[in-house]
Amino acid sequence: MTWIMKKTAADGIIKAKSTEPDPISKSAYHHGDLRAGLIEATRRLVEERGQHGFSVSDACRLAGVSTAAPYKHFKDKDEMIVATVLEGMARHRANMLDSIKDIPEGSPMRLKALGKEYINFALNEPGIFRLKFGGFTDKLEDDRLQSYGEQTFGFVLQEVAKCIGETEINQDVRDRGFMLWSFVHGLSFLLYDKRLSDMGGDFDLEIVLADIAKLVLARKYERG
Amino acid sequence: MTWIMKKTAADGIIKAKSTEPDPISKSAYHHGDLRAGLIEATRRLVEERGQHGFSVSDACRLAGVSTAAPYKHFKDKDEMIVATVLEGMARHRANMLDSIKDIPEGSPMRLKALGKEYINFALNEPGIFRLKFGGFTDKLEDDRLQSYGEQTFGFVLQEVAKCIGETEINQDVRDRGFMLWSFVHGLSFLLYDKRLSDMGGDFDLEIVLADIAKLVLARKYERG
DNA sequence: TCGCAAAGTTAGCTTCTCTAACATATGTTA
DNA sequence: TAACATATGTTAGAGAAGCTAACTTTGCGA
Repeated sequence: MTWIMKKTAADGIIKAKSTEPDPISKSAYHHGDLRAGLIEATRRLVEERGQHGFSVSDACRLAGVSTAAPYKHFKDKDEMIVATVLEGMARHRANMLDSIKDIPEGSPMRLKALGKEYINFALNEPGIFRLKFGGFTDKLEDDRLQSYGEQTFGFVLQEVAKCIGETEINQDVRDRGFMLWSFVHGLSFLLYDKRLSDMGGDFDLEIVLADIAKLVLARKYERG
Repeated sequence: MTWIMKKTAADGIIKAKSTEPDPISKSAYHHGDLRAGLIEATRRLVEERGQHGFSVSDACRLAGVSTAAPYKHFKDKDEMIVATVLEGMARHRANMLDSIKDIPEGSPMRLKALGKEYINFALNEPGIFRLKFGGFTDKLEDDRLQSYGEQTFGFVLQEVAKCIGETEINQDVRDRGFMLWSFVHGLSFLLYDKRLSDMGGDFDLEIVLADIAKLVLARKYERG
């Protein structure tokens, strides 16, 4: 199995933003940065027990505060989860940007690397990934979450345009981008399920990703 | 927008399996088929409010019974949800089989029709679809749910083999099938999100599906 | 027809979310 | 530096949910 590439370092998130000196003298009463602490606790719980196994109370126990404390930082449970998803998405995007920084512009290798990192996040942090795409956010209509998908898509479209030598984001670019994203998105879900119950032999992600990119980018897209 | 093809008729599920005569004389005390009634109530609530908005109490109110009644039919809330998902998956599979019954064997149109119906279900019953693939079932390890994906995949593989003229399910068939499924699966999620927040122009599902099928089936799959 | 099993009910325990009222630390300003 | 305002904790408790125990009603088979 070659498709688990890197253990995303999701540590060092708490560590409070102590720009002030103040090393250990945090009072016992005040947490320091409870908001970040609760987000980290939420993230851990969602990964360990799934979205349905998570409770605010558990997060409080993990963070070592009373069950009323979160409501000084979040309106309600939903907002706490949204904040956790946003934090994860920020890391997701950072990982993706980082993955292509050494690859020359216009190379299809950039698209392949982006896809790999997209899948990588989904496999390493399935809880957060599924919170974002599993329907939870549908009813909330949080603008920040809504716009995330669009931004990421726009980013992919730019890469697609460069790869096929288009100067603008036209319909052809959009269609190809959407096809690529669909494929990578589907792979993200199915590979995780595959890990749970193996449903068919070996599967080399590197090859398949390169293959699909070539297919979708190379072929002139005839309509009808 | 052409990608909403048919309103899946998810009605007529309650109607009790009254194989006995007994038309209206159901006592007020006994429900008749509370198990089916609760599954239908759960389905409605999940679609209307999402997986997180669902509660056993609400389902009881919808079905018109006390909050303790479900526990005569289901071990707990999880089992109630699993039963609802299984019922949905049964309809999902029936729809897919129905969609190809008039298409000759070996035709790529069969794969296209299967993909269309797969996406169709995801768009018409997003709540159930996301319950199945949104991570909820991961921790439960319900054999029936686990095997569903494998069975569906096996079914697709047979169609793929026929289309490319293979007599057995070899690695090449598996790879192509997995690519097709990934793509359709990803489309299912993204098209639903797209409906919520349109992120780019028009998109003709018919054409794209046929296109992808042709691409994946036609090309000889070179490794490396 | 009797009695048992199936399938309901009410009552109540525990846990969860969230609010109200109160307590304590921080840091700004006179 | 004292004092006040604000941020960020606390405890107590209301209301709802999940689930169990004990009881009641109904259908069915010996």
